[in-house]
Amino acid sequence: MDLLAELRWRGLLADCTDVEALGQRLAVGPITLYCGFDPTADSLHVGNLVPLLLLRRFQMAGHHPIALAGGATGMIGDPSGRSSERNLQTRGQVEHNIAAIEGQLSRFLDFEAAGNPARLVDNAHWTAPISFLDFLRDIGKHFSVNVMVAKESVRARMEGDSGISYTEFSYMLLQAFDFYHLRSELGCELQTGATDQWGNIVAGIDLCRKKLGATVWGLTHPLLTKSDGTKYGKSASGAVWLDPKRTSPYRFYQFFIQSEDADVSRLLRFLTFLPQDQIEDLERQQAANPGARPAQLALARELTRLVHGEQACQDALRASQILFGGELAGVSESTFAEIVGEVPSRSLEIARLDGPGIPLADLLVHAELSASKGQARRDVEGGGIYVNNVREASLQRHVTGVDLLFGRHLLLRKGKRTYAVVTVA
RNA sequence: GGUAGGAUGCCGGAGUGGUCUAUCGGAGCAGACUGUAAAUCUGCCGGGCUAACGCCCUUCAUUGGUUCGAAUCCAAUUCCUACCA
Repeated sequence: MDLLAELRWRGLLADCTDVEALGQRLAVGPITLYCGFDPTADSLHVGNLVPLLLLRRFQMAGHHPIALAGGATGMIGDPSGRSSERNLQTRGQVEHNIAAIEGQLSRFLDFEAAGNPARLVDNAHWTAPISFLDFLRDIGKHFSVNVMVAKESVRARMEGDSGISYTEFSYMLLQAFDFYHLRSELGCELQTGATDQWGNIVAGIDLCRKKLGATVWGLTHPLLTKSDGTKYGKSASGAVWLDPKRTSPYRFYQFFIQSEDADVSRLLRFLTFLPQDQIEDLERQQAANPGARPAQLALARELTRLVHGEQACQDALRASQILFGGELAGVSESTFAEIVGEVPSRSLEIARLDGPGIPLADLLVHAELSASKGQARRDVEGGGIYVNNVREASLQRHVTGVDLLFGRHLLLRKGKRTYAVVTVA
């Protein structure tokens, strides 16, 4: 199966400027392609994984991937898919974010590959030095405002209430300039991105044709959404980040374990490198025995390993087995210690357990499992609170030194799956 | 600039002098059923105190006023929407 056929099977092929011609070009030999990543935060999140892994898929098929960090475009803000104007980030923010994101990008591509090492570029390097006058004369002259205004990203904003600033209106010129630059300097012939990037990609293709007479291609993949159409990658506590400091490997693993049946097949195809026969086999197992969740387990394991490495994946897996295995009795201290690093932890002065101890509601607030004391009371009365995996439905319950596991830990749980550890100090 | 209408809890959206922390829907949290899923049903859903009945505080854009009493009436201010210039 060739690469485009595989992408089609995975559902990753949303649109292409000319699939047939691109297919023929790919058959001739390796191609250089690029995809850009905006520095909107100092970490990528699971949504960024689809375009990033797409670059990797091309690399594995022998092509030359370029990951572009948007140091210049990040200063402006992409209006695509947004209903209102962005707040400009400060120069310092962008630089901080770029540095962080470059580090993450470099982990998913192979920069040592013998024939086709990946490259990492920052468009600030070629955009920043150009003067405004030169840019308008050399690049702006090739753009028709009539055409720009007709683009979905611009039109939506012009028809909406909030309008669009000249700054954001210009965004597509910068991205088009990137494609032109990469085509002329590095021979890049293909740009990939999510469907919302279509307008920006086409703008770059047009510029390459007008200035270089070159034929280049654009390829988009669908946005990752859930079966109910909502955006994917948001958990209750916000986005699921790739940075372990923002989203711990345990939480990352848990996020995927909790995938709905209706989504899991698509997620396996979009986010893993598992081959077709393996994925189809998992789908059969899932259909035959959904309760065992073979697909969710495989998905969570693959992704946690990919993003956080084998060791962190094993730790998250083991912690999950302990926490969701039921019995806490018989767990050794060293095994329990592994949970402590994975689950949100708080420390507590040991003196607070003296005498009558600390009221359960206070402890829940301290552990940040409940938002307020009133909420903590309701949580307890609702029967959703467990201390060391034993349900506690009484507000009179006070926690004392007797409750400590191994003399120093308390395992608190709200509902089926929200855990916190409190360690005395 | 003129005229008219509007601003309510996380979101949407009722409420036009007391019975309003404020109907209802959504989101969220918890319980039941399950499979750490979905769907469904149930409870909670501003904060604090209490074992509990209950009590106190803070909210209906902002500020001031009328009134025994205001989300509801009046005035000013800010912002939004529509129509007219």
